Amino acid sequence: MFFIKAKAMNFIEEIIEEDLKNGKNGTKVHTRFPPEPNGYLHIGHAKSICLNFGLAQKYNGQCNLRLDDTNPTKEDVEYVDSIKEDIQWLGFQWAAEYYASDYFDQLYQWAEWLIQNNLAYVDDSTQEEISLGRGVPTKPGTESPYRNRTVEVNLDIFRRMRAGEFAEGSKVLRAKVDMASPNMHMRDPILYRILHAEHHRTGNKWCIYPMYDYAHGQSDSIEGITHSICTLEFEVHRPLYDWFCDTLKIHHPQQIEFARLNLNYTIMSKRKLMLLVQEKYVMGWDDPRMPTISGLRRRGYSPESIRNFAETVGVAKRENIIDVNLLEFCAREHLNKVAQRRMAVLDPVKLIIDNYPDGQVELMNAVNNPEDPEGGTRQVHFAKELWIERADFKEDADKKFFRLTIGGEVRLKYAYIIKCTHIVKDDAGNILEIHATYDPETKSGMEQSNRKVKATIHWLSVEHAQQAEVRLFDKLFTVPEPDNTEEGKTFLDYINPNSMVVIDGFVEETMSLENTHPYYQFERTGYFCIDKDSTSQKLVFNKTVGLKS
RNA sequence: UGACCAAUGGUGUAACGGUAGCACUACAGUUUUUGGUACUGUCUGUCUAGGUUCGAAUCCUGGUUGGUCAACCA
Repeated sequence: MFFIKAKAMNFIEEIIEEDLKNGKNGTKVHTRFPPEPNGYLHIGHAKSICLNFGLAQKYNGQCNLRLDDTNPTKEDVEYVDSIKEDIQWLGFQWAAEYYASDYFDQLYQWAEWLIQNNLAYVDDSTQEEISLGRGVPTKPGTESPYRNRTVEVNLDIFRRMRAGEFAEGSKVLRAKVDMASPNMHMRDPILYRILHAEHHRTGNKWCIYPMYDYAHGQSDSIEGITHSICTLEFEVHRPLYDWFCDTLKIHHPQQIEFARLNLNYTIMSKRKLMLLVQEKYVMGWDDPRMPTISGLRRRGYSPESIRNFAETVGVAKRENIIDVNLLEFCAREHLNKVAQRRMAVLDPVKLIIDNYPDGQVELMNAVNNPEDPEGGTRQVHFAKELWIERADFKEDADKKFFRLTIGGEVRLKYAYIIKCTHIVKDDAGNILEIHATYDPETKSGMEQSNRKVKATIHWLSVEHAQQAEVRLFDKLFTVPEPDNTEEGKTFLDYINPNSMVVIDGFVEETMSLENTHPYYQFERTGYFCIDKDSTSQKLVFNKTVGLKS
């Protein structure tokens, strides 16, 4: 008999369990993930996705995907497609796929109802006048001169707005709430604005489009959402969310706010990420340096590791900046279990085993994954001339260095124990060749091979190794908080010029486009994956994350 | 000079009036044919001042600090 300590609940789970206990929504838990299709999803969205879909799973409920497409000037189907792909890649499936635009008719009916009940009016004020009239947070606003138009006039003008009689920006529909409210969002919020823009789903049916506050809560309501989870900045919108549900007397989901994810050494603003793409600071939304889900995917992160990350960071209401180390830890933790081991030499120097017979070639057995007993083995060619990492040899080694040095021994993994005899340099002092002798009795598997050797290094046969492009990534920004800029600078001033280093290295010859695995570990180096830029002529690898050192 | 929200090691997150725990980071050590993994250990924390209470990270009040709000964005 043993006890498992229950994992602590986050505050949203506590709310849900309390609601379940009180039968607030029966036994139902229904969430939604409501992105605006105006950019690609990032790791912050991943947290929200895991939260919303995870909650639905945990409580046997459902989670909808709802694309919040109320602003046709910013939204595009490209983004819709990428959002759906990213969510599914993360491992989640929505119960239903909806669009805020599905509700435009219903929203319009409610708007007319509000007008008829003297709770909404058409305002002809200019944008500036409206802004001025709203006042400032510390001072109440003033009522619009158009606030007391009759129901009949309002209805007539609103219908003509819909019919397309008026120019963009000339009129808006506002709710009649409270111009003196300490909450700016309650000072007669705008419900509809005129936008003569084609919508990616409704085409030219509409020229008036609802604002977020008017559309979001009602969309939740229509879908029967029980818990509407959003980020902290919407906290001040909640009274308005509640006002619409109460005023319209419709199902009233509970809005709950949590702190969005922030990661150090990167940015999370969609607008800024878009800028990086448009100004070509990166190769695209899916550049492996981007914090986007597609970027992380291309970088070689597994969905498991991202889900685990989202679970590990927790859910709370306090502002936070997560150390990117935690993300990398989650990547290693999962990749260690699943990645196929391969030998790759990224900074090669030639090792010649002088007493190894010319022309002899042996096939050495190498295990594919020591963490996976079922992982099997493969064979790697061994010969007299090998590539090893330049960093694995040191001419004047201190006590801390226990790899190859003149007169020293080292094990070639899966092969022999060798002893370095001498090196050959060019005139500039660069090492050209490292010479060694091997002990034939120490081949892996032989009794002598069990001898204690200080270090084991990886290698590749010069004759058999295949050249490959390897892209080494580092942080995109040089400072922990690129958004927290000093006077006169922008986040662009902190871009790391060395965030991508492209090198040519050698990998095992059996690796090919036809024979791939999603995750590799280059022994002793790090985790890598094959990039989409690979051709049958040349493989391209992305470094996901290095091994801990 | 408003309203709302928050405050626990370096970073996150628990403790629901009764032993401040967990993860990451950092640093040590054991094991190891990856300087990986695994395992063990160490360092470091309740913003502040009062109050309530036998007892406060937790409840109350003031302060401080941080965040959000003044798009016809979401």
